[in-house]
Amino acid sequence: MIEPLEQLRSTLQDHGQSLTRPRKKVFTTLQAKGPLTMAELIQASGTSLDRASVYRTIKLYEQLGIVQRLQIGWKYRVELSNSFQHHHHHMYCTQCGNVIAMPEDTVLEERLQALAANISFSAQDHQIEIRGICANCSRT
Amino acid sequence: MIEPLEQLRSTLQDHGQSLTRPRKKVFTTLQAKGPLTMAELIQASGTSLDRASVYRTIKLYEQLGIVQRLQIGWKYRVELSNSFQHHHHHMYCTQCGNVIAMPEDTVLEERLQALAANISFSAQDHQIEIRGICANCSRT
DNA sequence: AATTATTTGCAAATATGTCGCAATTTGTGC
DNA sequence: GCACAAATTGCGACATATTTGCAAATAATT
Ligand SMILES: [Mn+2]
Ligand SMILES: [Mn+2]
Ligand SMILES: [Zn+2]
Ligand SMILES: [Zn+2]
Repeated sequence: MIEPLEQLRSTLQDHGQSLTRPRKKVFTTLQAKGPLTMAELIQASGTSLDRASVYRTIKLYEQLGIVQRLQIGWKYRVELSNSFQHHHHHMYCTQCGNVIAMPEDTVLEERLQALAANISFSAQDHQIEIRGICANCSRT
Repeated sequence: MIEPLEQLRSTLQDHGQSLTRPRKKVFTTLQAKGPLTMAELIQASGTSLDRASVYRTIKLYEQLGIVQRLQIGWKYRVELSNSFQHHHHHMYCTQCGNVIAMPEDTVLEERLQALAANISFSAQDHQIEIRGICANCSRT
């Protein structure tokens, strides 16, 4: 396996983009803290980074498939995409706000493929969110 | 089957809310035009409705389970909930922006239930979005 | 180290969402 | 249909989130 930062660099390079200090920072922050809202990401990036740069970086990253947006609860969040972590989906506890990653499930994945294929839709990507109450919270 | 507008009225009534002109308008717009972003919904509601009223209506509708939010592409959209149309999910064409509703699939739905049950997560609701290129667009 | 193209930070512009309050509309009972 | 009380709207003012232009700083290349 390649160093994540090297993979980032080469992905950027392949698209004529350079790996800058702000871009590195956003990447490592996402790496360390999982799915974050923009506000959290901006906050976590520290005072050294400007809001605008974070937005610009995320926009670029999304275009290059480095990150993906998820709808979790009310706001969207950003996390590293499948090139940087295992494909997975989320359960969101509407009580405590916890986000639980669920492991990849072959049955589920194949079924989605099939449904798309049925209508000649060329599926590239998908997202699943299950909302409810986590085990912890339901134990009253 | 009940008239949708009657169902709307009684849902509102059950919660001590009245069916007003703006609320009727938002409902029929959603009925006619499917999943819309807030901007589209406000626009489609015409000059007669104020932005704030549309937001207030959607907030209320969401609390009463009349509409639901979906993450589709970049922004969220609003559509009538399962009480007013069959449970379904969406494929989003990243080329033309088309949103295709896919019919309910029992295998898929049951698998999601099972995955949640496995970790004692009490699932209430879920969302699936498949992104890719629609048949129309891929025909070049 | 110098050169040049890219990218950043800042400040200002838009876009999106919320709130208080007076004026209007709704549901209800005559 | 009309009068009344309660609920709701539209408006303007805020608050927050996201985008943009541009001069200054940084990165890749030689
Ligand atoms: Mn995740
Ligand atoms: Mn739909
Ligand atoms: Zn919980
Ligand atoms: Zn298409």
